[in-house]
Amino acid sequence: MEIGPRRHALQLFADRLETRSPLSDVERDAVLALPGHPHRREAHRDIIRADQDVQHACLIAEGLAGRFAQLADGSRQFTGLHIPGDQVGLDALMLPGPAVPLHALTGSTVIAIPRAALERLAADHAGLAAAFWRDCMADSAIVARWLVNAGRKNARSRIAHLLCEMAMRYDRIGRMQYGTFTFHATQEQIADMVGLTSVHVNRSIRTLREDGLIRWSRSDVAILDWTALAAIGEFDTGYLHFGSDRGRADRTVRAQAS
Amino acid sequence: MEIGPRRHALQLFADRLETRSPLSDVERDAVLALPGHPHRREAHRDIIRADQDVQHACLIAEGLAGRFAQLADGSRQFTGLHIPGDQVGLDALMLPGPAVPLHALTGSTVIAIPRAALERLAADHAGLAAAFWRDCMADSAIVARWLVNAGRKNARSRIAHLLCEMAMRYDRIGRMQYGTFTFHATQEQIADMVGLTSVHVNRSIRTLREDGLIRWSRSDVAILDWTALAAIGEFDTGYLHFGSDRGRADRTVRAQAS
DNA sequence: CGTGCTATTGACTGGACTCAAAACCAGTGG
DNA sequence: CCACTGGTTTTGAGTCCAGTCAATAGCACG
Repeated sequence: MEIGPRRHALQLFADRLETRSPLSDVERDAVLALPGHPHRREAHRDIIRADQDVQHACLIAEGLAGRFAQLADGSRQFTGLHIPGDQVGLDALMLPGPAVPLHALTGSTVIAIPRAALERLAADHAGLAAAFWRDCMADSAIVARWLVNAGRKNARSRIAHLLCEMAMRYDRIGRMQYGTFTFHATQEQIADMVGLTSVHVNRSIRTLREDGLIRWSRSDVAILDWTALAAIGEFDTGYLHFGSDRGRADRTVRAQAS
Repeated sequence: MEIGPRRHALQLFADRLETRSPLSDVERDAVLALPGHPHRREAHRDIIRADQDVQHACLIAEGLAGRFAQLADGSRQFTGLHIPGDQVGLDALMLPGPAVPLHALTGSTVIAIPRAALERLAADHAGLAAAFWRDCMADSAIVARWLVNAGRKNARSRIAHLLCEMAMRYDRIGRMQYGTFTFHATQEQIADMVGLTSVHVNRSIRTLREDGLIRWSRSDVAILDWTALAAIGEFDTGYLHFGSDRGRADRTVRAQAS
């Protein structure tokens, strides 16, 4: 049976919450009943601009979006990536203020969910308030890790870490198969994630490829040697706060090895 | 009348919460009644180690502490600084797991507050749950800004931004006078905040001093030209989510100018 | 007046950036 | 079917900001 993008995205969101916060049936149903209209954004378009006054969160239904900051010289730094099931803007429930701009790295569908509806959910269900809070903290833990990468690691390591992280996150939503996941990001965009230039990103990826750690054709990233890649990136799954990450990672590795 | 360090720190914490979240009298009293024992840590000692199993948050009563990550090669990156009144570890209420290590940059007094007591407060008072959540998000906004700094700014700009941020934060707790605040951090530690080496931090600070933007003797930092320093650091107070930052910043500038 | 830490400075190196050209690739339309 | 187009990737050559190594100076403390 066909279900709409809103329903589908809300299920992904509920799943995401439940990986870290157990929800009662009532709470889960309340999440699934959230209102919201789907919007389509083409690649390389902003979903939320800095000057905008947004009164809604953006639930990613499809595609890849990134929060970012823009500097005076035009350079850009992504401060977070969001894949299907991610709710962007829960933080604004607690910190209304200037919106954090959001960019569609590839063609994306987002569901605009009124902030008021989320606030009501948090007010009515203590379990959901906790789940939202926890979700925010999980995102926050990722930002902290990105800071460590940008501040103290070299190019190869930063990219290795990014790939490990995204592999785990795509795996969690069932989008990793046989050690491969689809990552629709240009090298220019990747540069803005890890704090490098696209040229240097290109060279660094090449070395990873030449060392037999990854394969990367078109938008498909295959992780050929998870252990080595994780070692180079000093990737430790703990900060993602998935349940039994180790199990998943192992499965991933075995899948591609077989 | 003399009051203990616990009481004093709890008042600072309550003040901090109230700058962003209005609290009822009951809620404020509940915060002030939190249990906890003071601990003293000398400079350059870890308050929380990575392998440690902590069941408490650390309320900074006095001094300067920093959360950090350590890499395989021994290099370190601070992911947050904490000054008196900051409650370190509220995030762990929602994300129990491996502790984030905490370092005493200078001699510090922290109050160890049992996590269970904080959990009870959040469970019993929806207003406090929101205040804690909001407090977490405020910290998180700072981390995101640090990421932008480390990822996309040059040395001078990173340091200028850090100084602006800390000036605002010290001002909020009443520790900025006549454009001067005390910042007990070595250049080595500053390097680990902004993702540089201590040598380069030294050189960059020198240029700021030579340009007449700051004075820095011992641990006392004087901001001589706030506008210029903020411009170099591309510092925009919004992310700190203080009430009327602009007013404070202006006061600061006027104070030092007179 | 040592001792140890921190700040400062110099000389040199190197990883990442810049500029620029070429190759690749997916559409698109003639 | 193929030339054309615009975006992206790849590669090369040269530069520069920040890192490294190392020595000196300054300062607090005993």
